[in-house]
Amino acid sequence: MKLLQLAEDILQSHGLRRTQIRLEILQIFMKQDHALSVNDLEKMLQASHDRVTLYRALNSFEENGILHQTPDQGGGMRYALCVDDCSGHHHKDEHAHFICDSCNQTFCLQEIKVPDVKIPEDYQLNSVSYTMNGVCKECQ
Amino acid sequence: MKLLQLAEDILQSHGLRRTQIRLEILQIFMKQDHALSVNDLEKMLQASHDRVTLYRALNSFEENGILHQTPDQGGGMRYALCVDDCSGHHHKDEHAHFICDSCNQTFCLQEIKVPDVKIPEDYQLNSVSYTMNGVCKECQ
DNA sequence: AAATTTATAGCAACTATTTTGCGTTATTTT
DNA sequence: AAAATAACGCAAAATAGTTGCTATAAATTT
Repeated sequence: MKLLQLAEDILQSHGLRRTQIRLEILQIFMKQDHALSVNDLEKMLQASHDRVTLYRALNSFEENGILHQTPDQGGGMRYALCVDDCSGHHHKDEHAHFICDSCNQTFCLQEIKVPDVKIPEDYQLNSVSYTMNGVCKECQ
Repeated sequence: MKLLQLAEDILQSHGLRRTQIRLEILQIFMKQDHALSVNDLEKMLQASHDRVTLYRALNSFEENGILHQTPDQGGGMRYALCVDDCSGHHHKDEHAHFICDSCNQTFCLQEIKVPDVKIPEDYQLNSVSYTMNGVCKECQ
């Protein structure tokens, strides 16, 4: 199946316009098995676009439940496609992330669900994130 | 027991100099049950010090296994005292963190250990982090 | 198909965060 | 007390992300 077609479908189903950069961004994410930083993306994009446009596209995708964010160890953010459709800011990406200390990539471990823990009564829980650090297969 | 005495001991045992700001920083952390951002710290410090000094002190503490860092949801960093002595960058703070979406504070839930999950064979695991978001008791 | 509407791109400028270089000051060592 | 050196503090720069505004290009309507 064609990535372009999929990208177009995603945009349309969320009422977002079919622009060049957005199609490109989505296709890049679809080819990726790990989360990307804004810098990664900037390098991977064909034409050079304004950083602002990139930020706005990512935020829009995040708000529409297309991408989810996950903080990396350096105080930055990484983005990756949501598996199922997440609605707005209520993301269901409750899978673990793995950050390689060597290549610094963030991998989404879809098959690993975030385990539950008992939290104190007086805390109200909204979401959880589980991040592992180590060395990925490529970097061994 | 005196916090000042404890702070002095920490510095001395790591071969760090006993300076005013470092003693202050350590004492602040000892009185806290949650992780602090650089901004939090800056507000809490008695005299106003250069941000650079603060950053350097924190980095030094981190490298010496006195403090550990944990990323917050906004792409920033929070610092908290290590429970046991961690050696250099090999931190053992494998407890969960709770970030309040309302007051934005990060709490160290020392009593909640990070649960183990099975990771794929080909990944080499070094550390794990478990972060929860929600509303803390004060903000309910 | 042309006109209208509206979301998005792109530029400039700004804020916030963190780092680096370097001369000065203060702590520790001799 | 003098020497050695770790840490401070200022200036400046690198990095990250945001906001306001205008221009442009999709989508919608006529």
